[in-house]
Amino acid sequence: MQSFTEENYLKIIYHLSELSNPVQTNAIAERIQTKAASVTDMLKKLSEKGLVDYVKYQGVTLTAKGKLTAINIVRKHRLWEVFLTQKLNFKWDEVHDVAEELEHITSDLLVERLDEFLEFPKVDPHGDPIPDRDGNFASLSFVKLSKLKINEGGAITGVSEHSSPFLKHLEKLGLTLGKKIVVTEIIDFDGSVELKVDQHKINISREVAKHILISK
Amino acid sequence: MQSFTEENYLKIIYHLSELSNPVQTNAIAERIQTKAASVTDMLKKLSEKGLVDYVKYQGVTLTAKGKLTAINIVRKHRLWEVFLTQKLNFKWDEVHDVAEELEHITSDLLVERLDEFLEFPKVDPHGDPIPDRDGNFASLSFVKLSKLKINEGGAITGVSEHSSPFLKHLEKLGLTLGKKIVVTEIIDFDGSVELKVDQHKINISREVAKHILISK
DNA sequence: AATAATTTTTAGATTTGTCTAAATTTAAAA
DNA sequence: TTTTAAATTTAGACAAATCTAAAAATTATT
Repeated sequence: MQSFTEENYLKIIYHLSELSNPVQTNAIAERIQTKAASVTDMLKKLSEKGLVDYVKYQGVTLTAKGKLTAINIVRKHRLWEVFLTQKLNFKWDEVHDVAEELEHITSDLLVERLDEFLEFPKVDPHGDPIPDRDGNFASLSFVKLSKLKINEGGAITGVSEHSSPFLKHLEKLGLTLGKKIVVTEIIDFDGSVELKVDQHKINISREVAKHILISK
Repeated sequence: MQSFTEENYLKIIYHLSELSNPVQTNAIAERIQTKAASVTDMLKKLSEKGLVDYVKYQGVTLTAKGKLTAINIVRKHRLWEVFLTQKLNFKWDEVHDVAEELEHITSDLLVERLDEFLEFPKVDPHGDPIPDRDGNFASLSFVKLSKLKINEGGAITGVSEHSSPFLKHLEKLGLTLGKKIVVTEIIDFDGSVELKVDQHKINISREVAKHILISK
């Protein structure tokens, strides 16, 4: 059994290792809002528990056991996000903080029943895949909107940025999950993208385009 | 903002003060699975925060502020219990431990939306009243089954014991919330009670009868 | 390759909630 | 009312998770 805090470390390490492996102390410290010294202490502890492989000054990797734990937390987080949006009418920019608490509730029965109640969703409200009980993800293929060429298009299937300001911005532009878009122009000057949604054209910055995921 | 632990103390003090006021240190220690010395420490802390009135050696009472906090936790606990039974098919003896964790999730929006989703339930799966947002309880009138005389009866509206073995026992006997019963005999020898439920007669011990609440 | 800059770790202190053992207060019994 | 028993509190220690400041290791730069 892990503590609330240990679970958070594992989850952060899991997410960060998708960007770079092994994960560095400072990267964790930044994400978890703490100091590097505290991270070092915790890494030693997690290492002793066999949840991570940690080499001084070199960084940290999840062991199989640690990865399974982390994925289980991600599973719970995403299931709760689905619950909040689909059943309690939360907006997609309101779910993160609450799910951050709910993900630590420890009851296998609860998770399985919730999954069933939600009819076994495959993705969360941001399009992120929900791992099954054994930790397997449905593999989703997508490209960043910023990689599309003129006249290419597809459906919005996810976002790679979960902050409330970003999501509210997309909402206002009508760029929600499932919406179909086509790129109509790419502005040389700033790389911003013009696209067609719902029969009308809008313009989004390159920065925004980078965080929208499209499947064809 | 209170910690998980502080919230638990307030909740326990709230429940115990329905039995005796002020609440004694040892009573709290027993319920919270800790030592009297630890309780003393926490009472001092809660007192400094203005959540309880604490007099050395005399016991403790909730302040208005403390009571409001406690009732809010009770509200959340009971709403989650309703959710678990009505939406996720938990049995009434399975909900307590999970609700014990869920009650500490801090989101007012979540609580209000959950309340709405459940269509503003007035009682939890054990018949305990659910306070509204302002801490007001619907007043329910009931008598212990053990106080009924022969030929008196009514509907089961609650239980005053929430342990899993007790609830499973009632389940097996068909004594669930809402069931109508009539007392047909009271055995002099051991005070056990014979009653009619669903057209057939069963016998329950006095101890069990004491914990079943009836409204006429 | 030597020096500078960055990253990471160690050492020692702090906070929260807990504990044991001893001391104190209150309540009960003789 | 004195003695005994029970309940409660104090004192000092401990574990978890964090922090600051200083030391050590790594990486980058000249």
